[in-house]
Amino acid sequence: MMTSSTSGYDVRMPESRPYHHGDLRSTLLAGAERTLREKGVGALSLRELAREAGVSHAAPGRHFKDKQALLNALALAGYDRLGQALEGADDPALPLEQRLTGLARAYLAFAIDNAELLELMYARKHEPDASEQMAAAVDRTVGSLERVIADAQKRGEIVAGDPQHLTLLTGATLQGIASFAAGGMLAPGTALDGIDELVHLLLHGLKPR
Amino acid sequence: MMTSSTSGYDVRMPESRPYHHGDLRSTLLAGAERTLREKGVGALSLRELAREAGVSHAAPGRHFKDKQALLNALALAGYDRLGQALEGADDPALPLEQRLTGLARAYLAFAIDNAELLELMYARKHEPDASEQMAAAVDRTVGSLERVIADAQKRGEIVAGDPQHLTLLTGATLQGIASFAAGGMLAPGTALDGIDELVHLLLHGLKPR
DNA sequence: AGCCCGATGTTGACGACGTCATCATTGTTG
DNA sequence: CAACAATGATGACGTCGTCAACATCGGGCT
Repeated sequence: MMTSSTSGYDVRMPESRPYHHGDLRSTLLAGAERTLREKGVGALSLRELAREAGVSHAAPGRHFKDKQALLNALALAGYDRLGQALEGADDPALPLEQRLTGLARAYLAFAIDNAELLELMYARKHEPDASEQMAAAVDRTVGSLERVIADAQKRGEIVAGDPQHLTLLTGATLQGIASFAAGGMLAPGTALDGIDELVHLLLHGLKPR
Repeated sequence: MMTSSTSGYDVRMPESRPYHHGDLRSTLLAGAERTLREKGVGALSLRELAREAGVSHAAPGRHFKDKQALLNALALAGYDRLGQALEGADDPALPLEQRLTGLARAYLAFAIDNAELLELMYARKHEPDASEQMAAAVDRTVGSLERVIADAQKRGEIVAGDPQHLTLLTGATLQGIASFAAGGMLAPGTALDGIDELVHLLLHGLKPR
């Protein structure tokens, strides 16, 4: 461990680190996401994040007015990633059932390895300020599903009725499964394996035809 | 400090309250549930509960080794209440669709005015110790639903297949709707109003017959 | 250029919290 | 009645989020 500028043999001078971190905000978000995934939201501490980033305990306050503000930013980023995953998984060329299955699989996969993050996204904590962005993000996410439903309805592949109701039903089902899987009362593998059958049931109903 | 043993005329001595509270454990749980409902889980503090109960800040430690232990107890009590509500709402004499609707309505109602509590119940925090009781409670809860499904299947009113899969589907759907309603992205009234249609869709499927 | 200011980081403080060790007060049981 | 276990009280410790005051940077203005 060296010192100062070039080579330094002094043991205790950490790094002659520049006074300004350079990209603290992203570093904090990245660290937060790691901690979130590894130890859960309860173990998230601004001071600890600051430590990991090699910065003073109050520095995070420059980028996030609040702990909650950081959580909001985290959730927002989560929506972005989820949105990308969903859009990437949707192939409009496929027949309805396969299309839905693909979407479902993508959502479930995201939910399983971002369980804590997803919980944050759905937390009803967002004050009126951040709420707008959140609402927009949610809309964007739900949009993927709504598009599939609407398309199918136009082609007569799906029962008539308010498309929002139908979207709600399928969205809720997905969310429920994800919640179970994330909560551990359903093995992640099992959840993913059961997807095909689940979508099939959803489409054809529980009653025999 | 002084004040008397028996009557105490000193103005500032609150009450000469008995050294032992008498039923601190229940008092704490009750207070915790109130706080949970009114201000959310984040605002729950052992010290504050102790204050409300008129007891020293460390007294709760005698009844709950941990903050988590109190939360577990809270969740457990929640499962009891939910179980009662569900069993009370299930009328085996009704035809399938109505029976399911009744159950769904009861679950949704519980979820809506016990949103924070429900979140606690589903939290994946329960260490292996309390886990047993939790698992049992969950089983008891899911049981109500599973019974309906199994019954209907026996009568041929429902498609064949692993009853657990079917239970999972309907349970997940309910949980999803509840999650949406509790999260505020679905007006509580709307959620309850839409129940009938939702159950109908679930039974008959999204595809036209 | 040189100054100045806003953005960013540091330091120190404050109050609240959870938990623990130690001591005090009970009611109960042998 | 004496010892004991259960329950409460007190005080201490370390951690946390937040704030105010100060320090240091870089980029824009004249």
